[in-house]
Amino acid sequence: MSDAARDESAAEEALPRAARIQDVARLAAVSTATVSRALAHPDRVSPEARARVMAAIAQIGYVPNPAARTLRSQKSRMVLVVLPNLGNIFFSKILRGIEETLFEAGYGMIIGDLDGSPEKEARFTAFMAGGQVDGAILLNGHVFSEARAGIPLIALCEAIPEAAIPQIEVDNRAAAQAMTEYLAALGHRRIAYVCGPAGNVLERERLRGYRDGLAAAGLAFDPGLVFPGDYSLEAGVQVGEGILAREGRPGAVFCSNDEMAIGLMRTLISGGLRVPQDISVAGFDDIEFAAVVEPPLTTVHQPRRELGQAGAAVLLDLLAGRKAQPRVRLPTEIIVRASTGPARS
Amino acid sequence: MSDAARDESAAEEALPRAARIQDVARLAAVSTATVSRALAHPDRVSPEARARVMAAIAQIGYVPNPAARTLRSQKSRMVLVVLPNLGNIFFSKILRGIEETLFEAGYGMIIGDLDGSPEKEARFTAFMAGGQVDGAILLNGHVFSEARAGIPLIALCEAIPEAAIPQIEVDNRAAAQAMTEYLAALGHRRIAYVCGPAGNVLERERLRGYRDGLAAAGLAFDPGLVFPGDYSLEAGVQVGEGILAREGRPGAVFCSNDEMAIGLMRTLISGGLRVPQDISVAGFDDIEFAAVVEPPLTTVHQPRRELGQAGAAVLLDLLAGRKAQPRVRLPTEIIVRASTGPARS
DNA sequence: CGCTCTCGTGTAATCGTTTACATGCACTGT
DNA sequence: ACAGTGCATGTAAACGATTACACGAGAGCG
Repeated sequence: MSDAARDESAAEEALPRAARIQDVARLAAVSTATVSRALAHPDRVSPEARARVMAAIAQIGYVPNPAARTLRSQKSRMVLVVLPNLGNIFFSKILRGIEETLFEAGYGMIIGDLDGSPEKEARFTAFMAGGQVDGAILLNGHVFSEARAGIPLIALCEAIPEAAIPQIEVDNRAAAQAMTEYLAALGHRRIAYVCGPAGNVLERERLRGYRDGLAAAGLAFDPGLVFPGDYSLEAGVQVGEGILAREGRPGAVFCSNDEMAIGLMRTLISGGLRVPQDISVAGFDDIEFAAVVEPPLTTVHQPRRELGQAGAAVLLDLLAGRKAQPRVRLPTEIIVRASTGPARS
Repeated sequence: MSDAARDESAAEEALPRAARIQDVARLAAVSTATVSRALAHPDRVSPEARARVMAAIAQIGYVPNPAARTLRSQKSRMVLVVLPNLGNIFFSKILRGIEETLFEAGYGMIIGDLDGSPEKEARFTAFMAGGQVDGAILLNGHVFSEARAGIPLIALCEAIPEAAIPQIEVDNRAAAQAMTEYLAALGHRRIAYVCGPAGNVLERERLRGYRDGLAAAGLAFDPGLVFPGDYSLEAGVQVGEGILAREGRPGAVFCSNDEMAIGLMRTLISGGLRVPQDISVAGFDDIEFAAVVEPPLTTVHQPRRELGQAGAAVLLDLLAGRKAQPRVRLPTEIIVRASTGPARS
């Protein structure tokens, strides 16, 4: 074997050098303009020329260079999805909904995991400002760095009230109210609430809904029954320990997400309480595991995949220059499972 | 208010037109080459010039155009991550590990959710061939479309034995063997196994490990104790129903992932069996919820975030032209919780 | 027959960077 | 004093597509 044959990762046909539009044009005996048009506007090219171009493309395996295309047309056909924590399973189904809708429209998806880092914010802002993406979907509840990047943005799941961008979400307030009323209808008078992180918009809505629900059921709001949390399993565990330790425990606990509800339930059960006989527990989100913990968790179902699809659809409207709905609200549903039951008389 | 002032989305300073390197150069009174160098090779530019360039950049808010940069340098600083199902929570932590490692190295992440669609395969292949990404991480267990796209690839979590690309994973075989031996050590003689999808590489390894474990414990392999599954909760439920219905049930069941183990446990418990008193159940992966189901699940812990980090690190080696390890194996750990216990004498 | 219109095509400018090469200047060593 | 060296900088040629504009050939029409 000669030296020449050996280098360039053996047995490859000597540096194939990706085909360019020029190569296609030459092979099809047309100009590069015609090749470009055959791909972008097939109807503006004669059938014969189109056929020759397609054949040439297939023959040499031509793939258009996206960078060149983006540079010239100022459209990247990419969307940035910013989220606070990629490790949080709540987002996975939403991402899937986004991805499938974007894909159908010919868009790709870049993921930005914010992770609380300002450095990351800066880079994602640059993605937007630099034309790396044509639009962005924000799942993180705030517009960072005054990201008036000049590209369409939408807020998904967490509304951003101060930003004039489309909002896609469920009606958190109404859903929380409905769950609170449901617990009241079971006969519970002392309904506790476990919060998400303070200051969170979504959380404000849910807390408000909880208060609305109490009011609608003719119950007084008792600040002593509101526990701070942060959406983590551990927070649920801590609240559970608090409840076990105190006098006069609530008859029902409504947690503003499922993870906390699950952590709470486990702690209460370990502490000797029976759920729902001694205490009812409800969650919010309806993550996959809500159905398989013991007892299965009563919760508010959010249509996560559909939320993702709807968000992507609105962004696509914006990108296509169509008028987009400023606010989309998807319906929730209370899923009654076994973690809630009637109050003891 | 005049018409002219009203159009172009009110109150914006009349079409700011993103700043180009040319504008920076003019403002800093240097050439574009110097601006470019000030950013890419700060040490090759005099401190004074660098300071002027940086000031100019800050003043006009210049952000380099990634498309132009990619076109010229043939490097996109983007990596494609291909996975079989974005909705599967198993991947979220891995993605996070990948993202953070890539980010630190200045790379962005494009996600491709394969979803069993050949159309999607084709597009992702184009991403690679077109130079949209510099490298790819495959989580899907096969190299599609002869994706010898000419860019570095690595296989993460699911080895691709027929491809000569680096593999990063845990030692599935050894881990499955260890779990099987652990169950045998508890005194179980009839240890069942619930498979993943047939043909899956990862699954082949785990099944082999199960057989190794039986052999090491001096137990005979009984094909009647191997149940087909597909990694879904429902598959676990079905196997559970099968076990409840049959004569002579196994003393322990080892499921090749946690979801199936959880579905199985719930079904067995609903059917009146006690776990682990009547039957032990073990899983694989250690997803978040393994710890919070009732009883908490004994399982094989995979360091998912670290797997993501390691995979990204190997790919970065390749991208930097460094020699990469052809195979990285991260350690697993058997996490003993409450779903397994001694065999009844 | 000549005019206009439409259609398909080609020519070439352009998008915003990076970087090979050239230039000029200030040292250094003989 | 001069060649040699190295550094900071500028000039201009790529990178690979899209697309405005121009052009020629028919078609349609009075």
